[in-house]
Amino acid sequence: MKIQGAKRSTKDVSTTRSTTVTLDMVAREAGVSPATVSRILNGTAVVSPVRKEAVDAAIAKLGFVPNPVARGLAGGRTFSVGVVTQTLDSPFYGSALRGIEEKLLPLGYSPLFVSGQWNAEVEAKCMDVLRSRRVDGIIVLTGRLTDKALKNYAKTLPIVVTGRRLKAPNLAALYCDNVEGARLATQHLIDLGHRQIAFISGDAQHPDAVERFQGYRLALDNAAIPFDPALVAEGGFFEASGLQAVGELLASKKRFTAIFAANDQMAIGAALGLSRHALRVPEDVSLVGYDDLVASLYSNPPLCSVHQSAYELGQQAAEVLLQMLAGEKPVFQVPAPRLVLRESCRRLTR
Amino acid sequence: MKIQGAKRSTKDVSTTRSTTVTLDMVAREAGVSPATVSRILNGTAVVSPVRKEAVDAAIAKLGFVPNPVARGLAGGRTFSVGVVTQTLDSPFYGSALRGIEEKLLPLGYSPLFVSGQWNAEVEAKCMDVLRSRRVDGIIVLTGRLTDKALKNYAKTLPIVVTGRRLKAPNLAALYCDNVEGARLATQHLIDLGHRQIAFISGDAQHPDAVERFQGYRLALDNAAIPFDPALVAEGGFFEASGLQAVGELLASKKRFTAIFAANDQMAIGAALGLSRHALRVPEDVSLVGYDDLVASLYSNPPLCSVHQSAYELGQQAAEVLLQMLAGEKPVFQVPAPRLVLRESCRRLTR
DNA sequence: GCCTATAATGAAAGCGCTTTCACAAAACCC
DNA sequence: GGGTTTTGTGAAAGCGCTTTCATTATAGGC
Repeated sequence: MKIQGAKRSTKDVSTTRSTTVTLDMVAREAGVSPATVSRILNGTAVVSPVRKEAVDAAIAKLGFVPNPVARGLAGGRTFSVGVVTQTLDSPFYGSALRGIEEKLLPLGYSPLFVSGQWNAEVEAKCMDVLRSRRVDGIIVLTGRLTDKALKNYAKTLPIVVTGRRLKAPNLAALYCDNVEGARLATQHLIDLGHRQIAFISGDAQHPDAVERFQGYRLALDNAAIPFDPALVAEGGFFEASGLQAVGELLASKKRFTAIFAANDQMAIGAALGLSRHALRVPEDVSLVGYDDLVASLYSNPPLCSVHQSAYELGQQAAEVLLQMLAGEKPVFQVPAPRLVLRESCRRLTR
Repeated sequence: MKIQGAKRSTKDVSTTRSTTVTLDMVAREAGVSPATVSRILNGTAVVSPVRKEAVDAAIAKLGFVPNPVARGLAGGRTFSVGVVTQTLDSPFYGSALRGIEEKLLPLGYSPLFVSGQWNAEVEAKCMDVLRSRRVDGIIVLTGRLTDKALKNYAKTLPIVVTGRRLKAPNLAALYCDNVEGARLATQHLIDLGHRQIAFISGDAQHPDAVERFQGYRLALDNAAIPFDPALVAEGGFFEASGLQAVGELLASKKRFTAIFAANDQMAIGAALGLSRHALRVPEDVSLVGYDDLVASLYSNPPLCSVHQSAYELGQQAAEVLLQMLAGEKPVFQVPAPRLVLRESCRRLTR
């Protein structure tokens, strides 16, 4: 029932040849055993230069491309790695995916993306799909799984996880210092003379949200500014929640001169909310976000934000996993967050 | 060298059992031949209810999950479908990917995303990767490949392509009416009294860009407004190019009261450009975009745009492919574009 | 009731590759 | 120079599943 190698006649100049050429054919062409070809392909044993040359020639001549499916079945390695993200259209994680893909592809690995929908259960299902697909390793972008669950997965597969501080065999955690990033942002507002700084938090379930809140409080403490719970509005990491949070903040009649939002999406929603109330950024309210999305650079006014390159993080995660797959002990160093100054903040001159 | 079934002792309550249970084990447990189990799994033949029950019970008891890799090798079907996008972090295509994933997963299919980087050559390589991975079908999101190349691929694999008008065996094209969408947008501006309407085009290589330009001209023609090439600035579908285009437009000293940008990203860039020149939207210049991204809803002011749901498009593409894989003749109907009115346009009162 | 068509099942041969295992040839030792 | 390693190679057994093909049990025909 295969449709595979149909066309072959009329000089097939297209990018691909149609008759599937197998390793056996290469072996026959080169006058060696299939085992030898395999060994050359995988570099699993020393092969005499003579045969190696013959095989290489045969591969080139026949245009042989090893079948990853067969390799997967026979060798247990599928040359694919699973990537668990939250949703494919997240502006933040999207760049991470791009970074991952970019590092994986050149080495013959294919990423298999699945999204957990911000839901631990769905995420667990994702992990199962990935394992049933026999991926060689998994990259988890933060996620909602418990540390324990992750450690458990790491028993059977190398795992790289971002946004966590975690130590376990066969597992690498790329921790981003959210506390420090948030402290930086808040400190900046304080430096500009702000005292009443509102905070729009992220989903409290999310570790990032918790840490960014900590950073906010840390900066306040350092400056001996008393923490005021009335200045905190809970958001959910999306634009809509930023908009709503501003509404609540404003409704509370509590005065504030600046807002720090736990991510850019909420900051952008907040900006809209402010303008809906005829408040201008930064004249009336200064605004800082987190993540430094492309969109923030083009928001009106361009948004001041904590930069933390998802793209680079993705690249690094992929590289670390690759190292682990190669049996090396991974070495890595997540770049520290840094504040990007743009036009959404102003110095308070009383 | 497999690490597979390691842990098994200490009551493994985690989500997954570790010893790989195979079809053969199920067969033995149910007292039937592997062939029968396979037949039940695939519904490829009638099996007596007695045995079916026994097998189902065995599957449940053992928690058997078929190995897609083995199925791929033996049956030629991998239950995976390739998806060619341009970049994983595109706000527009991102939603399409989400739609695709959502439709595929419940049916046991896994999407394999690869990005063509707006480059025909890279895209061709993507197609090769997908074919070497033995995907069962491919969804191409517009892309840069020639129609001919696509038809050629369709000879060996079912293909669904979006954004094209194309007819070929084993290939379904989900055409979105860009001309009409662009006409709608331009017409709206005309209806509001605008005569000098600038156009920021997309990358001329991209069919969408060409068609949206056609729609712009069509609306002008219909209203008997002479087309003025000086009002057209070439962009590249990204924010930066919108910003730059506005700069050029303004530098040309040509008067205009409205801008229609061929996509939202450029419109957002344009908005920033306008504000840089102390021009307000919509008071000084009305602005319309295309795609209706989430970001547009939250831009300042919220952007008027042509809605064309990438998410639904993705869903539909996946469904069509699924139908094709099931051997059915796909029926589909791409929803027409429609204008979404927001706050970036104003009526011209002279 | 005997013979042929039909339905349900199992045995076994792969799918394209990897990987033991065994073996011959070349290298080393004292 | 006989014996022991080392090295390069091939034969063959799978990996976990699907799918002919042959086979047996069942229904249908007169």
